[in-house]
Amino acid sequence: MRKKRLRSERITAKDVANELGISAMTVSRALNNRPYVDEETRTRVQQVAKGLGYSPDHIARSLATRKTHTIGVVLPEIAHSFFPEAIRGIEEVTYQRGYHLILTHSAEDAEREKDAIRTLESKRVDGILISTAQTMEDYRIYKQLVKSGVQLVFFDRCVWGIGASCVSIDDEESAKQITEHLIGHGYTKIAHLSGPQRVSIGKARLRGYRRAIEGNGLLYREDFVIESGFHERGGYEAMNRLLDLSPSRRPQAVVAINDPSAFGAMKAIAERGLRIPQDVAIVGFSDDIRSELMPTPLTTVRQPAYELGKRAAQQLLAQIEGKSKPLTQSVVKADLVIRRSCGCNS
Amino acid sequence: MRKKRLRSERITAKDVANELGISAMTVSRALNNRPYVDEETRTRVQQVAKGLGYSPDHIARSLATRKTHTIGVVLPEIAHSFFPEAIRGIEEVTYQRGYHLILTHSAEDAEREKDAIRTLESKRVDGILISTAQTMEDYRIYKQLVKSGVQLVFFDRCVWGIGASCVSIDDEESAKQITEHLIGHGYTKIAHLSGPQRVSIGKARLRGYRRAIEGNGLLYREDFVIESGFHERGGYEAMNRLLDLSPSRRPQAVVAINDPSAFGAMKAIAERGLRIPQDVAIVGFSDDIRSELMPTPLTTVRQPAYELGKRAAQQLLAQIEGKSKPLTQSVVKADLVIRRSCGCNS
DNA sequence: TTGTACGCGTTATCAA
DNA sequence: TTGATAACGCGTACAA
Repeated sequence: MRKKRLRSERITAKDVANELGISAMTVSRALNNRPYVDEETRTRVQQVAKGLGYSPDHIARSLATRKTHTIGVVLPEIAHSFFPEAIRGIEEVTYQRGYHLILTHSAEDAEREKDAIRTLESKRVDGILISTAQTMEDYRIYKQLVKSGVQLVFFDRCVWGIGASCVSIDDEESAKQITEHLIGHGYTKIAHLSGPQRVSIGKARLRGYRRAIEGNGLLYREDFVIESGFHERGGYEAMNRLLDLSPSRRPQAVVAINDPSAFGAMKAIAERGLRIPQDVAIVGFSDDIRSELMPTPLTTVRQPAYELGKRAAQQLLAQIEGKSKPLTQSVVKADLVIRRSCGCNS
Repeated sequence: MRKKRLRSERITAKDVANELGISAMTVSRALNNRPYVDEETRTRVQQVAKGLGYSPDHIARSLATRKTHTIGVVLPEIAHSFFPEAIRGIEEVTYQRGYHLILTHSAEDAEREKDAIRTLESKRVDGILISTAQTMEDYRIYKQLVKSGVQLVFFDRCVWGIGASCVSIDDEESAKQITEHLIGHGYTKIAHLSGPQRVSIGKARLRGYRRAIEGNGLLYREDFVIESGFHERGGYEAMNRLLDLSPSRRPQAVVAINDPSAFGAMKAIAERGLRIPQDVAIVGFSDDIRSELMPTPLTTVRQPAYELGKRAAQQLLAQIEGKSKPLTQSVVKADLVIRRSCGCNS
C-alpha cells in the first residue's frame, strides 16, 4: 500500500527484473551486452525494458563504476568566435566516443576558474580541458588536480611545468612567420603590439616576432614593443603611442597580438589621416570574422580552432583510457591569410 | 592491510570523520552548514576537511537526494554568434544559482537531438533547455519528457502544444515592425525571403510580414514569398529568382528571414549591377557581426541572445524550484537597427 | 548535539 | 547461465 506511489516514480532495473521474475543483475548484464546471458533472456529483457520505458540511471552507474563518461571544459570566454569553434571540435569527438560535456566559464576570472575546477572535481568528471584565465597565477590547483588523478589537458592557453598535456597553436612560429612575411616585402621598421606577458600566447608571439627581427639582421628595439592587451581599445591606445613618435622614427609596419587589437590600431591610423598599407602596414592574428570585411582587409593568422578542439579532446580521451602518457605536447599549425593590409600582394 | 590502497584513493567524509573520531554524519552536517552542530566541532571539521583535500562527491549526493543541480542544454548549432551569446546568458544565471551545465549539440539533426535528450534524462538533469533542430518533427519525445517530470523550457525555437514553456524573440511582431518600417518609407512592392515553414520562426516571421502588408492596404502576393532557408546560399538563389522577374514586376524591397540569407541576396543584387538600396532595398534579421561591415551596411533586427538565454534559464530554475508553472510563454523584445541598406535614413 | 541504520540504483564478486 | 550480497558515498529519519 505504502509502496505504490504516483506514477511519476522512475522505472529501475529492479522493476524490469520483477516483471520477468529474474534478478536485477541479469537485467544489467542483458542491457549492457555483457557475456553470460542466455540470448533468449537477453531479448526478453530488452523488450520489457523498452515496454516499461526503462532508462538506466547514470548517476547510480557512475557511483558504482567510478566512471562518469563526462569531461569538464573550462573556458575563459564563450561568446567570441574562437571558443565556440573549439567547443564544436571538442563536442564532435566526445559525442562520437560516448562522452558528455560539462561546460564552465571563468569569465577571465581566476577565482571563478578555481571554483569551476573544484566543481568539476566534485562532479567526478573523467577529465578536464582547460584554457586558462588571463588572471590565473596560482598553479597549485592544477597540480592538485594532476595529483588526485584527474586527467588534464590544456588547450590554447597552456600552463607549463606541472606535468599536464597541452594542445596549442604554434604561436611563436606563426608570429615569426608573419613577421618574416613583412620583412620579405622590404619592411625594416616593424613594431609589435604585444599581449599581456603573463599569458603564454603573449610571450610566445613576442618571442616569434623578436626571432624574426633578429634572425634577419634587423634591430630589435624595445620602444617598438608596446603592450596592447587583447582588445580593440588597447590596440587603439598602443597604436596612438607609436604614432606619437616623430614621423621619421615611426614604424612602417605593425604586428598586432590579435585581430581586435589590430582593429583598434587601424582606427588610430585612419584617424590621423594615414593610409593602410601605404603609410603603415598592419597584420593581425586569429582571423576574426570581421577581418576580411574591414575597409582594408586585414592580413592575419588563421587559428584552426575546430581542429584544436578536436585534438585536445582526442588527447584527453586517450589519457583517460590509458592510451597516452599524460604529458604530450601537441602543436597545431596555423596558416597565414594574406589580404591587403600588409601591402604584400601588390 | 588490504584496505590501505595507493594514495590515489579519494578522500571521503568517512576519512574526515575517522581522523576526528566522530561520525560521517556530523561531518556532513558541519560541511553543509546545517544546524545541530557544535560550532567548535564545525570549525575543526572544516579545517581537517581542507587539510585532507576532501571534496564532496556530487555523484553520491545526487543519488541520495535525487537532485543533480545540473541542467542540460540542447543546441542545434554552436559556432555562430547567436547561440554562444545565449549560452553566456544561460551560464551567467546558472552559475550564480549554483547549477551546472551539460552541453549537447544536435547539429540540426533530429536523431542526434533525441539521443541528447535521452542521455540528459539518464544523467538525471534537473531540467532541460532546448532549441529544436530544424529537422525535428516527432514531438513524442518532448511529451514523454514532460510526463516523466523533467522540467523543460524551449528557447528561441519552440514547440507548441505539448505543455512546455517557451522563451523567444517576438518574431512575428519584429518582422511586422521591420516590414512596416519599409512601408513607412514609401515602398509598396516588398518581397520576403522566407525561412523553412516547419520551423516556428520561419512561420512567425512570415505572418509578421503578411500582417504588415495586409494591414497597410498593400497586396499580399504569393510570388513575392520565396523560401530561402537560413543560409547565404539559399538567399542568393531565392534573390536570383526574384530578379529574374521582368523589371516592372520586381520588388523594390526585400525582407530576408535572417542576415546570412540577406548577405546572399545582396551578392545576387550586386552581381546584376544593381545598387542597394536605390534599385533594391533589403533588410535582414539577427544582427550578424558582419552586417555593419557590409559594403552597404545592413538594416536588421537585433536579437538579444544573451538576454534570451538568461530569461530561459531563469524560467527553468523557477520551474525546478517549484516557483513557476511549467507553461509560461515569455517574449523578449527585439530592436531595429537602422543602417543604409533600407534607404530609410536619407 | 551526535550517532546508527538504511536507502538511493547500479555493478563487482563470488557462490550456486 | 544466473542470483545474492556487498559495495559506491552520501543524506534522511530517527534514536540516543
